Amino acid sequence: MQKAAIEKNNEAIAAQLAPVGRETVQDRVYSELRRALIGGLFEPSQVLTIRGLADALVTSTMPVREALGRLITEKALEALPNRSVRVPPITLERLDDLLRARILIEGEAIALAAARMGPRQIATIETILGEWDEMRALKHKKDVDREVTLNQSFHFEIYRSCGSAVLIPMIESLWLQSGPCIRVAIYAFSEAGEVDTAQYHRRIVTALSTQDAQAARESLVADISRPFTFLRSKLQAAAAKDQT
Amino acid sequence: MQKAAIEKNNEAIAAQLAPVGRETVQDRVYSELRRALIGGLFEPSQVLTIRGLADALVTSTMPVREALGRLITEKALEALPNRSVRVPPITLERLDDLLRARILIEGEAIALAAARMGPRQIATIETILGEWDEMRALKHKKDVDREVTLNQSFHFEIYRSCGSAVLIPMIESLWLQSGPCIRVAIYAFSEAGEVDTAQYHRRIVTALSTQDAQAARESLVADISRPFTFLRSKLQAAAAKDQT
DNA sequence: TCAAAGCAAGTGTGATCACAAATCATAATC
DNA sequence: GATTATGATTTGTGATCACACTTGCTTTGA
Repeated sequence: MQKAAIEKNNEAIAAQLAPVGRETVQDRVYSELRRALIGGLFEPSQVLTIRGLADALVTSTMPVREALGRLITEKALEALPNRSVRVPPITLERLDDLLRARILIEGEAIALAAARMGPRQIATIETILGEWDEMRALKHKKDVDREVTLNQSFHFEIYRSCGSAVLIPMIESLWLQSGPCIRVAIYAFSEAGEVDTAQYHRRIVTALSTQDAQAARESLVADISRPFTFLRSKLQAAAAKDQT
Repeated sequence: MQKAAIEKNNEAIAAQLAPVGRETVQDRVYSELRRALIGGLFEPSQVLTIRGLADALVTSTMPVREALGRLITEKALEALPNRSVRVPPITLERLDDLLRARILIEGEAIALAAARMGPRQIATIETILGEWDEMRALKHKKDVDREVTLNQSFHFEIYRSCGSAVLIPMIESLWLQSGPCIRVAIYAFSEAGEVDTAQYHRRIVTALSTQDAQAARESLVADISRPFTFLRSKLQAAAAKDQT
C-alpha cells in the first residue's frame, strides 16, 4: 500500500510546477481590447470592424466578434443600428453620469477597503506610489501609458481589498466606459499646468493607513473628479466656440 | 417639379407604417436567457451546454455561444475552469454582497427618480400596483411568473425615470445575478406566511408621489431586503442542519 | 448640372466543419 | 475488489463559407 507515498510525491511535484493555464484566443483578444480601451488607445466615436481588428490582432474573426459582443454588453462599446460598432462618443451628460456612478461605487468600495486593508496591502500601494515618484524624477520623457497603468494598479489594488466580488466587476466596467474620456484628460493635464496626481494618491494612502473610511472616500472623490471636471469645462468651452 | 409632393407622400406613408426593426437571432437568444435567469427558471449551480440550449431554442450553436459569453461577462453566468458554464451557486457571502450592492445602487437610482417622476410616471406604477391587487383578488392559483414580471415592471419603471444611462444597466446586471436566488425566496414566501409585497410597494409609491427621496430610498431598501434576509436565514438553517 | 439608379466592395450574421479537451463507461491490472 | 488505463461520446473553440445588408462610387437619365 504505497498510496500515501504516491500522494505525497504528487503533492511535492505539484508544489514545484506552476499551473499552465489555458487561456483561449478569445480571452486574449478580450483582454487586449480592454487594455486598449482603458488606456484610451481608441478615440471616442471611432468605429471598429471585426475583420480590421482580426487582422490587427492576427487571428480570425471568430474570437474578435465574441469579444466585441462582450464589450458591447458592458457598455464599453456601442452597437449602432447599422450593426457597426464604435467606442461611445463623449457628451456632457454621459460625463456627469459616469462620474456620479464612479463616486457612488468606488467610494463605497474604498470605504469597505479602509476597514480591511492590512499593512501588507498598504505596503503594496506605497510601492506603487514610489514607482510613480521614480518616474516623475526622470521627467525627460512623458510616459503617459505608464502613468495610466500605475494609476490603474493603485486604484485596483485598493478595490481588490474591499472583498466584494460584485462591486469590483462593476468598477471595471466603469473604468472601461470612462477610459476613452480619461485619456484625453490626462493628455491635456500633461500639457497644461500638470498638478501632481501623486499628492491626491498620497492623501488616500494616509487615510487608509489610519483606517479613516470617510477621509479615504473624500480623497478618492477628489482624485477621480479632477479629470472629469477638467474635461467638462473643456467640452463646454468647445461647445461655446461651436455656437459662435 | 413634383419633389415636394413626393416628399409629402413619403411622409404620409411613413406615418402609417411601423418600423420593422431588425432583431438578430443572437439578440432573441440573449433576451430569452435573460428572461429565464431573472425569472429564476434556472436553478443555482445548474450547468448549461451550448448545444443543449441551441436545441431547446431551435437554433444553431452560434447565437447561443455568443449570448452565453455576454451573460458570463455580466456575471449572470459563471465560466468554470472546465470551460463549461453554470448559473452561479448561492452562498451566504454572495447573498450579502449582492444585497449591499443593490441597496447602494438601486437606492441611489430611486432617490434620483424621486425628483424626476411626474404624474405620468406615478400613474404608470399605480397601474402596475392595480394589476397586482387584481391578481391577488382571484387568488385561486398562484401565478409566480406573473408576480415576478409585475415586480420587475414596477421597479424598472421607477429606475427608468432616474435618467442615468449608466446606472440602469448595472441594476439590470444585479437583477440578473440575484434572479436565481430570488425565485427560491418567492416560492418560499408563497408557501410560508406570505406577507403582502404590495404594501411595501405602496409605501414606495406614496414616498415618490410626495417627492420624498429619503423615504423612497428607505422603503425600497425594506422591499428588496426582505427576500434576501429570508433566504439568508433559510440558508443558515440548512447549513446548521448539515453540520449535525 | 444634378439627382437617382445601378454596381461593386466591404461587413456582420449564422451555419457547418475540424479539432482538442473533458467526461463517462467499460475493461484491464495489481 | 479497488484503481488505473483505454475507448467512445460529448462539449467548447476556432476557422471557413454563404448570405444579406450597408456603403460608396460610377453611370445614366432628365
